[in-house]
Amino acid sequence: MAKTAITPTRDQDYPGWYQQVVRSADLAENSPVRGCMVIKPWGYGIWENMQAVLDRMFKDTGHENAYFPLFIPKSFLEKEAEHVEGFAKECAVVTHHRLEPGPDGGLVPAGKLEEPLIVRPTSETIIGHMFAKWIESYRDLPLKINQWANVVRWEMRVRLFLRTAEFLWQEGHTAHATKEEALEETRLMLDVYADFAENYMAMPVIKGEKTVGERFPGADTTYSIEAMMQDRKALQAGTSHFLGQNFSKAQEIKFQDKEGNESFAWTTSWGVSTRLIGALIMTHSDDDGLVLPPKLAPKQVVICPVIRKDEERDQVMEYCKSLEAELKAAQYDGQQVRVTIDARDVRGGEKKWHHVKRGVPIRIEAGPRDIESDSVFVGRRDQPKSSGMGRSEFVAKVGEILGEIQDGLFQRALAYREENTRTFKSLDKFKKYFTPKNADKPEVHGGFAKCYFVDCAEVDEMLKPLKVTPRCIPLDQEEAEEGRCIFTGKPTKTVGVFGKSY
RNA sequence: CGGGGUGUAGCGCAGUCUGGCUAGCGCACCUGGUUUGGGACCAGGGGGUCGAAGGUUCGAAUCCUUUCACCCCGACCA
Repeated sequence: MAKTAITPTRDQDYPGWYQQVVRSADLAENSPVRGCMVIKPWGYGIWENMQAVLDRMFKDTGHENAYFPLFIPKSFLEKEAEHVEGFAKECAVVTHHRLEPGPDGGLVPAGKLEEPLIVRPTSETIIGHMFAKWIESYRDLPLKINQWANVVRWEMRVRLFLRTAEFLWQEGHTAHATKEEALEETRLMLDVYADFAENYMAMPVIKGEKTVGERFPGADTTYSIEAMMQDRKALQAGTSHFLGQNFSKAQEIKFQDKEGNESFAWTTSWGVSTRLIGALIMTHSDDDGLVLPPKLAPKQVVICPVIRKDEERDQVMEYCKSLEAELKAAQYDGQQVRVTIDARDVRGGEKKWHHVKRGVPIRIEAGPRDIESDSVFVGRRDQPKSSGMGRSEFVAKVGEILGEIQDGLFQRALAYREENTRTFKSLDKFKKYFTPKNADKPEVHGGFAKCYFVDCAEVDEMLKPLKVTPRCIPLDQEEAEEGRCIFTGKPTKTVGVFGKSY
């Protein structure tokens, strides 16, 4: 058996593999507080790159950043009935504002708050409250705000990046004069997310509408992008909600229209989180560790000097430094290439695997022999073999190679999803598809299933024993042909994507 | 929160059933040497409240009780 850098492998134990990748790539660690994570520099670097791209996209579509507080008065959360129901169970509550020495030498909470504060699980209520103050006339609309923040949801089951008690995200909140405009905004931001997922994360996604049962609490319509992970489970990677007038009515976000009539604004909200890093890991990484799409990699090229004797040191370092400078002058994705020299005094093989595990797209090794032939030794993270290349040729081509890697990752992920997506006309076959071959390893199952269905509680009930959920109703329905719901037999035009999910 | 599992050095583990020399192994780390286009080799070395607390015992990593954390499955969820 070939030696892999990560044990267990994906086939042996997928969740175990995921944890090891996160650890081996130095992305994050658990914190002393259950459910919280420490994001380490390499992991945070990915997040910073995601932020930079998304932030630009938000601004390009007319949004402005602002910041709203971490604490929300309990009474705010109580205003929107469905919203409360959805989030109440997982809210962290602050009840005191002071610590005093206790009888046993420790500290005990003192100074009880008059009204408990909720640590935001999301900010619709506090932002809505402010919107109500800011919006008076149609001239104040649309109001399009985004905030980068942390939120807390006290989850029962946590997993680094995929579900943590505290996570980082962005939440966009907008208010509009008309329903049409708000709907358009909801769809536009979904498109932004899909664009980001596919063209930056190299992760193919299905854009769709959520079924009634999967909707955001308080929304009229929820859209999402859904991606397939390598264990063929679905991961919801971003959501965009059309909130109708639910929140504006609950919070009195009113404005005067041109005719002088008072009406409620139409609002939206949309978000992506550090969960995207989990998505990235599970879309591309292999049994040797993390694989990063070049556009989001904190470092795109690492140069490893090969120094055998001390006398060679200066010459080799000189060669590497000038190469670094040339690469920094090169462009990829409209920016200078992100390159670093790893001059640590560790053995070459070890150094190589360090960068393999962290998913650096291109590794360069440069030693006396390369200097002699004015070349470099190039290893690509998406290919097993390394090869030599002329130095100037490499410098000229570095952007192109990064582009090839980026595209290759997307194509590979897309092919994987297509291979594992099937259309079903019979319920028996659908059930068989989702029945694990091995009861001890229930995570090994079919993939995505497409079929006609009717969005109703009856279908949800039928799916429960299979542990399958409707992921979304894809927006690009091939044809609106009439079909039959494979669960109920009723006529329908709706096609859904089904799968097991994170 | 329910069921199952695991906590022993930074990482991966053995030892626990059947209590008994100074708690071990591999990798990593430090020192010296030999190596050098590859996850090296030899020698020496550092590092442990055996998850935590309490109990049983002459004696506890090992038995009992409680508790915490992590993992898997379920319910819930970005």
